Amino acid sequence: MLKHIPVAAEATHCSTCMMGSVCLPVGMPATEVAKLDDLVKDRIRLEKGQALYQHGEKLDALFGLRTGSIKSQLDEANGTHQITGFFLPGEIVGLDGMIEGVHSSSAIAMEDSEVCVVKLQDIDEISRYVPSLQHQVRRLMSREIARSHQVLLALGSMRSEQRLAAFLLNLSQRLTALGYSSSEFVMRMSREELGNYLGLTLETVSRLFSRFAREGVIIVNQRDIKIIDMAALNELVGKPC
Amino acid sequence: MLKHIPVAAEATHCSTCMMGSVCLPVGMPATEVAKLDDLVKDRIRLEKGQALYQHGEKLDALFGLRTGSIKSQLDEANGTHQITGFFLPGEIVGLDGMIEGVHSSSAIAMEDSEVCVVKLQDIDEISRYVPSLQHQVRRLMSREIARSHQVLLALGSMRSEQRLAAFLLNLSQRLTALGYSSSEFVMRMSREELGNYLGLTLETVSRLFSRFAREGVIIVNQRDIKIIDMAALNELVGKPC
DNA sequence: AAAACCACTTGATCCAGATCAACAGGACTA
DNA sequence: TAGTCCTGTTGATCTGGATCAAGTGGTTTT
Repeated sequence: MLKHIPVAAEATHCSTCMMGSVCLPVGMPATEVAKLDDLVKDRIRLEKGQALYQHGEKLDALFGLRTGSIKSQLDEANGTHQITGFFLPGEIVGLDGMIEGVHSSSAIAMEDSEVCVVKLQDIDEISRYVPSLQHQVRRLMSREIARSHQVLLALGSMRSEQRLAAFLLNLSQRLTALGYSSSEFVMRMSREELGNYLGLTLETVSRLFSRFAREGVIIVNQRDIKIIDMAALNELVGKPC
Repeated sequence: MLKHIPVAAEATHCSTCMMGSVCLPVGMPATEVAKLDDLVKDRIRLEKGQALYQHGEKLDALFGLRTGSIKSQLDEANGTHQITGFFLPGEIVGLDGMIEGVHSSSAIAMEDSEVCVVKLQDIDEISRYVPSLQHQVRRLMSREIARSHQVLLALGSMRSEQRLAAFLLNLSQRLTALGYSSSEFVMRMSREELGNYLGLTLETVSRLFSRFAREGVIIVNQRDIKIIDMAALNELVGKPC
C-alpha cells in the first residue's frame, strides 16, 4: 500500500520548497509560484522497489520527485521490460499517463523516495488564476518528448561506447543542475538496469566501464563514478564512428 | 518559403473537416468541437522534401496534418540524423517544440502535404470557453510520449525482424483508423528512412522484406505492401526470441 | 563462521546485422 | 537512345556486441 503523507502536517509548499528552482515550477515567475500553494495536497513515501504506479492503473496525477530516484518502464507480455527513463529529484514522473488516466508504463522506486502528488484536477483548478501553469505543464511534457527522442537517437544510431558516454554526460549535467558535483556521483541503477535502458547487456556495460577506466576517462568503484576526462566523453558522442 | 493558405478562403473548420474524427479534436464532444472554428486560421502547403520547421527555429504552433505525410528527425552535428517519427493525416506534428517555441527537431514532408496551423496562443484563447481543449492537448502530448516509448521498446529490446513486424502492424493500425485497408498500403518512406527509424541499415530492411515475402507473410512490390499473414506478424512481436 | 546470495567482472565463443560490393530496373535528362 | 540518377536487391565477408561460462568480493542468513 502506498504511504500517503498529508502536506498540511509539514506545511511545505512549492514556494518554499528547496526543489522549487528545478521542479515543476522551474522557470515560472516567483509571483506565480507563490500561488501554487494548493497544488500539492499530499505526498507519497516509497520504499526501494515499490511501484508508484503500474501499467494499466487508472491515475489522474503527476508526481514531482522530492528525494530518491525512480525508473519508468514498459512491461511486456512475456515478462521482460524496457526501462524508458531514470528520474532524479526535481523531475516530473507520470507524464505518459495523461491519456484517460491510464498509465502506459510503470514507475518503480530505485531507493527510498518521496514524491509530491499533483492532481490533474487541481492543475485545472489553479490554472484559472495562474494561467502560466498550463504553459508549464505543456513545457514539461514537451521536454519529456524531447528527452525520449534523445534516447531514440542513442539507441538508433550510436555504438555502445557512445551510448554509455552520452548517458554519463547526461547524468552529470542533471546532477549539476541539482547542485551536486558534475564529475563525481553515485549511480542508483545496476549494470543490468543501465544495460536494459541503453539496449545493451549487463556484460557489455560492465566491460565498457572497465575499458573507460583503463583508458583513464573515468574511475569506477562499483556504482561510484568519477569522471576524469570529460572532454574524452564529449568527443566520443560528438564524433561519428 | 512556406506557402500559406488563408482558411477563410476555403471556409473549412474542424467541425466540418473530414479529419475531425481522427485529428486534434478526436474524442472531444461534438458540442465542443463546434466551438473550435477559430482554432485554425491558416494552413501551409508543403512540397515533397520541404521542411515545415527545422531544428532550432522559433515556433509557437502545432500542426495538424491534413493530407500527405511528414517525418520528424533529430539533426546531428556530424550531418547525420535520426528519424523519430512518421506522421499520417490526422496526426499532430510539432509537439516536441513547445519549450519556449524552439523546436528540438525538424519536420520534413515526404510527399506533397498540407497542414493546419494551430497557434498555441489561440489554444490558450479558445481554452477559456472550451475547457476540454487543454485536456485534449495534454492527451495528445501524452500519446506522443507513449508512442516514443514504444519505439524505445523496439530499439532497445527487439530483434530486426520484430522491429519491422511491429512497424508494419503499427502502420496498418493507423491506416485502418484513417479508413484505409489494414492489409494493403503504400509506404511513403524509402528503405533508408525506414532503416534509420528502426535502427537498421537499408540492406537489412530490404532483406527482411524479401524474407517476409519468401515466407508468405507479405507481398512486396517496392513500396506497395500487402499483408497476407497478419497473425504471423503478431506472433513475431508478441513472443520473445 | 560457514553458507547462500547478489551484483559485478572477465574470458571464450558465436552470430545477427553491418559493411563492402555488384547489379537491376525505373525515371528523368540531353 | 543512350546516359545518368536514384532506389532497391542480393551476395560475400567482417565484427561489435550477445551469449555462455567461470570466478570474485561483499552482504545477509543461519
